Amino acid sequence: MTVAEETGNSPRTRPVLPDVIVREAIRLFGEKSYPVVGMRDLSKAVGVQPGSLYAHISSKEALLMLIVEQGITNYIEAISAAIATDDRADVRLRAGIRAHMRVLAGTTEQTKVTFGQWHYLGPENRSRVLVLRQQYEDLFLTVAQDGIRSGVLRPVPHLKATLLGIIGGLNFAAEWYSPTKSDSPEGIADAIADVLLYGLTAPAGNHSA
Amino acid sequence: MTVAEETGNSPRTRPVLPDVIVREAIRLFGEKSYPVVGMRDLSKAVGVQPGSLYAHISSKEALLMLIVEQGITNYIEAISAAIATDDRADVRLRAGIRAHMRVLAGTTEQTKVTFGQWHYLGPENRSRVLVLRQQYEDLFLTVAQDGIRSGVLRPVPHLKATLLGIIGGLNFAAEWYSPTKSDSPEGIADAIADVLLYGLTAPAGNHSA
DNA sequence: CCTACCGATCGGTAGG
DNA sequence: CCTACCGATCGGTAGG
Repeated sequence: MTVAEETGNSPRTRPVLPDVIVREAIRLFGEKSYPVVGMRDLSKAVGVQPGSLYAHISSKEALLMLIVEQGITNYIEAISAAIATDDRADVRLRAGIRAHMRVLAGTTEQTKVTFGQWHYLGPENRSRVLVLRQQYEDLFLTVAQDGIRSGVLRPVPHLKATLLGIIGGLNFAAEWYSPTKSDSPEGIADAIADVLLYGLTAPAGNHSA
Repeated sequence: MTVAEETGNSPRTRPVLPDVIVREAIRLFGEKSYPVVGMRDLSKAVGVQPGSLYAHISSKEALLMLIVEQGITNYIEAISAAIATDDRADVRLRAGIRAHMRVLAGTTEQTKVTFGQWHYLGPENRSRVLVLRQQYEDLFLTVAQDGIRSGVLRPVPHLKATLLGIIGGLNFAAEWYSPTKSDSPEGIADAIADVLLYGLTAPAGNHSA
């Protein structure tokens, strides 16, 4: 019994939001973006008349908000859990990156919407999302600062900018990641983590140029 | 004398596209995104009536195409020039990243539109942009491959994915870079290049944990 | 560059 | 969940 069903006999309760509406909205928003997807497109995908959608959602924006809020929460929960260990900071950073790529691989379309379309929200919803967004960024910032404090990572100038670059690079994977390829999320995550931790430079002394 | 003025007496020539239209379009698309900016918003910003815009542009999409095409060409030209040296690949990679951040700092709004809104173009324009986009990505790919071949850079698994991550990280700077801060584009570029080349790990032997 | 306007489509609602 | 419809706004055009 779901939460919504439990409260089914209280007055004016909106029925359970059918999965198919959220699923099709994620797919359409992810493919074509929020402003160009009309409620008529969504209703066709769901298989009901346009007006019928409003028995389940209060507005188009509320639907976007649901997707974005849940999308970023997925990341916060998975990364929080992955980095909450007693391991060294470099190990925790890698674990965070792995968790990130795992969520991304499992929710690629929702990730595009979450990180690329939150600015279509109105001021109130947008500011609520920015709080979550800050929590998400701080997860990586905290690990990096731990690593610098403990001496495992070197102090980098422009740490914030560097971390935003890393986060941008990770999220951009939503635009090109394809689960059909043999590249596992963990494999890609480890490749990225290796570059971040050890750099692209070859060990000294074996240049041919 | 501009190109358009030279051909001013040939039949059916469209007049010079006024700078103010392109400038305001970049600003509005960058701030609020292409689909939610109406031609009436643009006409208000320019200071003419909505219909008057069509004396200068053929369609809203043509205006977006102009911005995107010119935007990505800015990057291709600057990065091409920066990496066309006889230096070692790691030096050329850094030079490319510096050039990238320099263009980004000078055209932040246009960069947002260029890399974030090209998918609002129709199929024909979109495929032309994807060709340019590929050229742009290949600039970094070529330098990295040179570096690996010459032994300056180590062979990394998922090289393409890694480079796309780097590019994503660089472009994401358009969302947070603020020229008012004292961080120069070169300073940020060097910080990012240092992490990429040398990694975040501290030199061995000085952990406190 | 303006006035005046076109058909199409938008998010959303009333009433069943 | 449906039918029928609302006012508002969209990109773009005709004719000057």
